[in-house]
Amino acid sequence: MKRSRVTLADVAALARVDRAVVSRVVNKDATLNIRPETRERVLAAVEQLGYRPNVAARSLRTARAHMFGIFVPDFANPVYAEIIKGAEAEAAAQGYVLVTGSATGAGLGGYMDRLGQGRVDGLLLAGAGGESGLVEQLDRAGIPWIMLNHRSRSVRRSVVLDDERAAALAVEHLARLGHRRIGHLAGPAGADTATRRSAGYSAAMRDAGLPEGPIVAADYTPAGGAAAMATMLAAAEPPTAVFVANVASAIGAMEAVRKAGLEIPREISIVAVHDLDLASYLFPALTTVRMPLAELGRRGVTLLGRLQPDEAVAEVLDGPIDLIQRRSTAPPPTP
Amino acid sequence: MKRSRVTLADVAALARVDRAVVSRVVNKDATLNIRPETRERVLAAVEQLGYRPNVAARSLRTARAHMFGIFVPDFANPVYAEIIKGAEAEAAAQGYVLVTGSATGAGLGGYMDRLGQGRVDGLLLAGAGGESGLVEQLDRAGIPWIMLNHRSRSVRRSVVLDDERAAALAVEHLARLGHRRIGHLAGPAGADTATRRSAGYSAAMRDAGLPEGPIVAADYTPAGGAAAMATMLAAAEPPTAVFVANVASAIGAMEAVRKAGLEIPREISIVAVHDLDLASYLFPALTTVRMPLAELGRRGVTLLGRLQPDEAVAEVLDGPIDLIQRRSTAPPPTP
DNA sequence: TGTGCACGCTCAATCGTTTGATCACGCGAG
DNA sequence: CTCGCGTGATCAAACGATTGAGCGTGCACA
Repeated sequence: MKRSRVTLADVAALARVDRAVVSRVVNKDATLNIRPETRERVLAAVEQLGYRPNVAARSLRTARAHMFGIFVPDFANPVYAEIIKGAEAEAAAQGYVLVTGSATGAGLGGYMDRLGQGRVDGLLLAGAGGESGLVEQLDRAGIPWIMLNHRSRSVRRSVVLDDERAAALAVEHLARLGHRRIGHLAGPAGADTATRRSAGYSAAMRDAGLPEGPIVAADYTPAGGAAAMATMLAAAEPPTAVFVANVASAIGAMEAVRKAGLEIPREISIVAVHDLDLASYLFPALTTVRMPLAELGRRGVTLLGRLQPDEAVAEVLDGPIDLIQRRSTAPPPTP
Repeated sequence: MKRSRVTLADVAALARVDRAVVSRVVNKDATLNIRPETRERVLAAVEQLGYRPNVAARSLRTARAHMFGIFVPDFANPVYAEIIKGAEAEAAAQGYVLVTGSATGAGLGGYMDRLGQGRVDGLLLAGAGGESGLVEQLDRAGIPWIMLNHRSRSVRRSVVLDDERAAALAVEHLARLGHRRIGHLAGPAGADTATRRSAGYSAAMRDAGLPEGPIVAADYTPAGGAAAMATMLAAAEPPTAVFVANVASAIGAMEAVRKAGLEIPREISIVAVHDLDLASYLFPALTTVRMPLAELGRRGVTLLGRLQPDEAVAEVLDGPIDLIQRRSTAPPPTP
């Protein structure tokens, strides 16, 4: 219920020492030579007054905010929620706090404006599309930033998931079940993740000695997935299994399969990238590839804390990727 | 790629005015009398140097951080994601930025510690359970705070949704379909929302002239919902329709119904509170009551900005509540 | 020819911490 | 007896913006 704020000076007065001493005690300055009893007096005063350092004053002096920013397209997308969770955990471990912003708020531009100067020590961009001028805008702000799960020539710092391995896991699973006509519902043309998942699909098919099945591009949305799957099923010889680049597309794809009068997994198997809670609530429960999304957020924060001002990085995250088998995949129908 | 930071003094020097003028121009101080040409000079200098105010210095001087904190149990829960979206939109409109924290990070205690003093101008607590000592801890920090969707005698500031009306909408929908035995999968005993939804259920049943059906408490989780629904179905005369207090419980409840060999909605109807995207992906698509979650977040931020230091508030949000009819409700079976 | 006032600025104190420099004191060595 | 040094502190200058008070013009009015 303290209304009047307690400052270093108050503590110093009560402990009968200089503010400098209090500052060094509070910050556990190792170079400080102090008598144990004095330290005790200081700590007691801190305790008694309920002193909490003023972060604005500290930031002003040290030019560090002890905050990181993270910008996502949409909080309601569980993929980004996982990334944020990981980022928050690592930030907390470093004593940092997270300033979140989303495209549903006022966009990246508005977010950066409100951030002003010196508010955050670094910025994490998750799933930012290739907005033109974005890189310039970011660099002009003079804030170190890292892009998550997206890379391009203009992005000097990025961490991405191993989408190729994820795709391989999915394809291998289907091939092991006996499928030979394995289609691919790819992501949208512009998306970097889509490119990498498609590359992984192609490589895995080649490794399995299978001809690349039909490939149709789809938005990362249920509607996009439904349309693409309808197209795929209308072909002369539809696949017996489909690797879908994204779980959102897969939801729509399943709907399209149902509409076409086919049964999952008896007549067609489906496996998608990203294991979200909702995958297990779908009917039938969706087989997925689990990506280390939280780890991606964690790694981003770690790098933000570690990187030197002009150090570049392009990392493929070395985290666990697992196939989560549920009910949507099974051996192909025997003709 | 500006590395050296631009300060007010730099701008002032370039524009050949005092720092004070620059400050007042930048902040659009209405009391400032200035010649248009001088203002132009200042703005041009700001532009040319790419000046952005240092938020630490500003916060130190004004004792306002232009940040609000928001603490949620879990980012991955779409209910909180919606609340955050609303809060962010309103915060952005006020020129504020949001510092998020979750229980999955380092808990409320850790979050508050990292917040220090003066980092945020106010704190929004969403869905915080009744942790003992929490209110004292919050008050001791001297930060204005508002609890969302939960109230108790020790909480002086809260905004809650109109859960009673939501329950009434659901019950009326079922009654209008012809159901007479309408059960209730209530929330956990401790939860404030559960209490209010149950009260709404009872009132609506009374209004409809129906006897209160079986009531079973369930955690707000799929597992909790499944167990509770199993119990309910095992009774002598199971209901033909169930009002479930939470969409997560409903997911489990639907599973339990399937396991019991009953068909939704032909043999039993289900309606739940909270309309999330995933509700439409369930099988069958779940009829829900849509609550203005984003509006709740928005309102919280608005109040944080408006309330006087010792002003209390206990508000029931007056936002739109709608029944979203999908496939999980239908008239009762004709015996 | 003063007086008063509005205009268009400038001055300088202040916010609370951090941190390099400095200082008093006592003690051991020469 | 004095010099030097380690110990355990203190001093004071930043950090960058805000803001109430002050100040010099020039013009209007008496």
